Amino acid sequence: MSHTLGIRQAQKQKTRQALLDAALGLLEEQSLSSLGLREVTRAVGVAPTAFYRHFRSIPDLGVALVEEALGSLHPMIRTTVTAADNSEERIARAIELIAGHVDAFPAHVRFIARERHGGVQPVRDAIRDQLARFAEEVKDELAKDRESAGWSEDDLLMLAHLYVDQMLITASLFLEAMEDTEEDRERVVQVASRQMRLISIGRHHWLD
Amino acid sequence: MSHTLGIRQAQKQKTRQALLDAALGLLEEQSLSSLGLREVTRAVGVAPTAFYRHFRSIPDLGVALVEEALGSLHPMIRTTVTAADNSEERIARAIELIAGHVDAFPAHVRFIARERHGGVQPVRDAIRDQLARFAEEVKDELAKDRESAGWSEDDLLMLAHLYVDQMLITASLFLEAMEDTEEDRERVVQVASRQMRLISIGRHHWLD
DNA sequence: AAATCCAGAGAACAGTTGTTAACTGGATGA
DNA sequence: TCATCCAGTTAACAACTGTTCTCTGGATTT
Repeated sequence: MSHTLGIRQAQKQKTRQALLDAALGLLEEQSLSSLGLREVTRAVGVAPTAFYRHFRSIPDLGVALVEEALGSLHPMIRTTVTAADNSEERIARAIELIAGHVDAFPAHVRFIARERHGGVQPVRDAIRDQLARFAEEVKDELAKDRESAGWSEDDLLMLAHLYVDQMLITASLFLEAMEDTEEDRERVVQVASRQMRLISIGRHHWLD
Repeated sequence: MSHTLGIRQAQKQKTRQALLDAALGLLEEQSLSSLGLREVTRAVGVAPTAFYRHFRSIPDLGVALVEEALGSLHPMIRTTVTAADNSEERIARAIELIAGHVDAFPAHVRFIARERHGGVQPVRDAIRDQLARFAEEVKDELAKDRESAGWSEDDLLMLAHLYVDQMLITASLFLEAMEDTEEDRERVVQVASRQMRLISIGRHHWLD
């Protein structure tokens, strides 16, 4: 299926990726709405006008970043929620997975947390759509669980959203704690685990 | 205690407030990190240099906005969490109160949601501190409840943070739904109520 | 009444921004 | 091989930015 790109297409994609990478780097200390097109091209080492060969505008680049940050995460979500062991182990595994992802892609996580409510509407919309997809997928996985017997579709979706939001909160906490001591990071793990556990307990007694 | 201000001090405070109001208005369509000092003074109708009589910089103004948006909210939080009726009524009351606050101060709510993870560190810090204060206060109120018997201090605080984050998520949902139909807004109420209920159920069975 | 203060105005600065148009030169396809 | 394409360049534009220094005139204090 994958067609080998010509020299020209390959070089173009390389520049495009460099623009995305540079933007992501610059966004560690500012918001997308203050990111300048010249700033990005300067960081890459390319002429300002070259930007237009790849993106219509900065918001357009932002939407591409959303896709890069969240698009490839869907399979990961599904397998994480699925894992059918006892729920205590499952929680620990999920937290660990979040921590690992934050460590591996801190800039991506920061970007999503920052721009989810940021000043650029097309980007907010793109993030909202991706998170809604996550929630749908989590809902589908939850539905397979025998503990979901008797649950309405609406209630499954509200629980799924609760889980998704909680994942984001946890990821953001890990991000803030990245420069902290191992002790502080362990506290984050503890708090996040207990919050997840409390939600799971609520889920278990929902139909009482 | 309150000393009547002289004409000069009064006029100065008026200009300062006008700067804060104008900034808050401009921030509905962008982030603080892209807000310009000249942009703000232009909106107020004063010379750019007048800005420096009130704030050292834009981040400084942002910190003042955090105080304005959250500083006066502490008593409200306490009384809301306190209300000692049955928990179903309490949840409905809390949701209603959040909805009312979002309707009354949408720009403040948007600002907090946007800048909590925004690109300006001093502002992020100020918001984090205020939310941590909220969590402490919620913890204190929860501790008074007989349902909290046997709870550790740490667990009370983690539950308080869960509640505070949930309030913010709910507020943000109401904000997004402001332009929507009454039906959509009602759906937000339903989902938020159920999420709060699920957390309360988890709380109730925490010590099992 | 006179001296002091100080919020705001005005002008000027060096740098920055997004966008346009016309170009170059190597990859591409006939 | 030769004509076409197109990613990236160069130059120029009007508009904008934060910050400095100097000045003004009404409120405040003595």
